Amino acid sequence: MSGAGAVATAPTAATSDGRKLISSVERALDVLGVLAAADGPDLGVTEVARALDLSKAVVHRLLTTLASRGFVEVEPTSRRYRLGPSALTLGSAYLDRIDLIDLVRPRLRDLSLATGETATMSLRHGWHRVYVDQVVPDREVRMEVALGRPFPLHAGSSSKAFLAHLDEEDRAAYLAQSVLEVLTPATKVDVAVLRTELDQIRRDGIARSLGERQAGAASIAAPILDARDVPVAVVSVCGPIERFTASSEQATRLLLETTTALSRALGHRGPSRA
Amino acid sequence: MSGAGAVATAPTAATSDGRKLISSVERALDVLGVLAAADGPDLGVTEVARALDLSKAVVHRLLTTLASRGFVEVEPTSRRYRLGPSALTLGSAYLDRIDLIDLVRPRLRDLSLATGETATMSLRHGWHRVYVDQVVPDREVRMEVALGRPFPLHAGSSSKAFLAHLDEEDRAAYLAQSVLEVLTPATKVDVAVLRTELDQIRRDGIARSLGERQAGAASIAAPILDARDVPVAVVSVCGPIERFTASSEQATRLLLETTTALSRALGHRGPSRA
DNA sequence: CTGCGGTGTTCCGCTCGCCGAAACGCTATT
DNA sequence: AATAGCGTTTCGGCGAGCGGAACACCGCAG
Repeated sequence: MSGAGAVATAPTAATSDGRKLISSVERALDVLGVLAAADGPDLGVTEVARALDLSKAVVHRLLTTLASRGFVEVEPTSRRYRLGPSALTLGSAYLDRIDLIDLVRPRLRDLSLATGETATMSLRHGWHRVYVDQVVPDREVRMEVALGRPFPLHAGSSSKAFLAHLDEEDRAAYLAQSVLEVLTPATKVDVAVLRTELDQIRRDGIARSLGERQAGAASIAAPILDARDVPVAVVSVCGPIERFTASSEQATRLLLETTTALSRALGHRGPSRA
Repeated sequence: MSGAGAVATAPTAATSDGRKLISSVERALDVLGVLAAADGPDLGVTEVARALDLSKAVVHRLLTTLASRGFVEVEPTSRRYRLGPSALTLGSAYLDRIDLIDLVRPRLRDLSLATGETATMSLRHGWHRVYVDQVVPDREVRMEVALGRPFPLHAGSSSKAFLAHLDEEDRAAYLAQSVLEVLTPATKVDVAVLRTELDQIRRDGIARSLGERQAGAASIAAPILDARDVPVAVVSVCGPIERFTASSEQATRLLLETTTALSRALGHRGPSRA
């Protein structure tokens, strides 16, 4: 498990509950998000306060409280704050509860072995996607993705596989975002272009990317669908872009066989809603 | 990364700040701790409320707030709550900031390869210890520890290695605890017995355990010390108890070579405070 | 040494966000 | 039907927490 990243702020269409949230807790969680997304290993009170537009007094109290439960640690000399061990406890407990991983990992192993490339599984969280598991091949030059880090839904094969299989309503809402982030020179942000590709992906059942999310990396991805055609997870095979075009055909077939079998295991029946 | 566990409640000697904490935030973090420590994958509002002795209304608001930031997820049909992807984000971000892992992992690989057993690294957090990395051998019967889960400091070789190398003051404070948890039939809880063993460990530089923390498992452990003799981390070799006694001598030598080299890399000079 | 701009921390009074009891709607179970 | 749970929502009163300001403490430059 590796890879930093911001805690997803969950701008899901259905997540604007108005006001029944506890603002102190919101702020505390935002502080954790800032610490997780920071470039450096630690931050000072003022830096956090500026990032969230809060007073130093508030941030200080929040950090003290977070420290009391081990979610952050203070360096006593520099008085700077970093994430604490409870962060790890939470992350590992989360992974423990994803039984999907137990179900899918053997298949990832097979895929990685057969293709000689990295096999991954991703979950969606609101308008973001995170890798939750991967199996890397036993060779020198290989790809290794960042588990737990949120990525947008429009760049890279795994992301597009999710986006393509969402309800049309959700997909439209996502694509209506003011700006679609550009991650690499190959990232596609033209909504019309994206739409036709997503239609294609839904027809083929497979999504492809050449360096859209990560320069120099290529990948193919296919979704695991449940009984209601909802994409529960996405499995991908990815590797260095130079050697990736060759193995495409065999890898595509294997990947599709894998994901359809897994979809069936989750109650999915047939290509369209039965 | 695997292993559930309670978020450490940090009963460190220096952590009784009286009252400048934000109670809502404390409660929210405790809710996360309960979810992380739960046996099942999810919990209902009432279960959490009972576990923390809070009103259902409070717990519901807390969970809603936690959900808004992706730290918990709601199953819409069952209305039960589980940890969310932000937990993973936090955990991976935490690991990213522990550069010790990058430093130590190659050595863990060497140790595991040479001994044919599992090699681990642990960090201390208050009165608890957590595994943060491990390398497992490529054989059928092997040991795999739970990363991120807090364990007490008096049972198991890694824990005792930490405890033995603490300041006498801290060690006395720990051993003065009202009850030392019994994890297995082999756990030692007699303070006098523990004290003499800890002295021995400090002399030898190595700690041993036969099933103290985990029945059927044996291990040896040695600390990585920084320039001020503070135990920064503990490295251990562990495996099934049946085959462990044999390889002890060679493994002990290797482990000590490894940890002294790593201690030197962190600025440690010589056996006693220079 | 003395000011200065920057930290992190603490103080304290006023305010409004939260707490808690109770009521509500719902699904199982009997 | 009736009961017993569940999760959710409401509402008023009150005390917890906000924030401006003051504080202590650096490292730096004049």
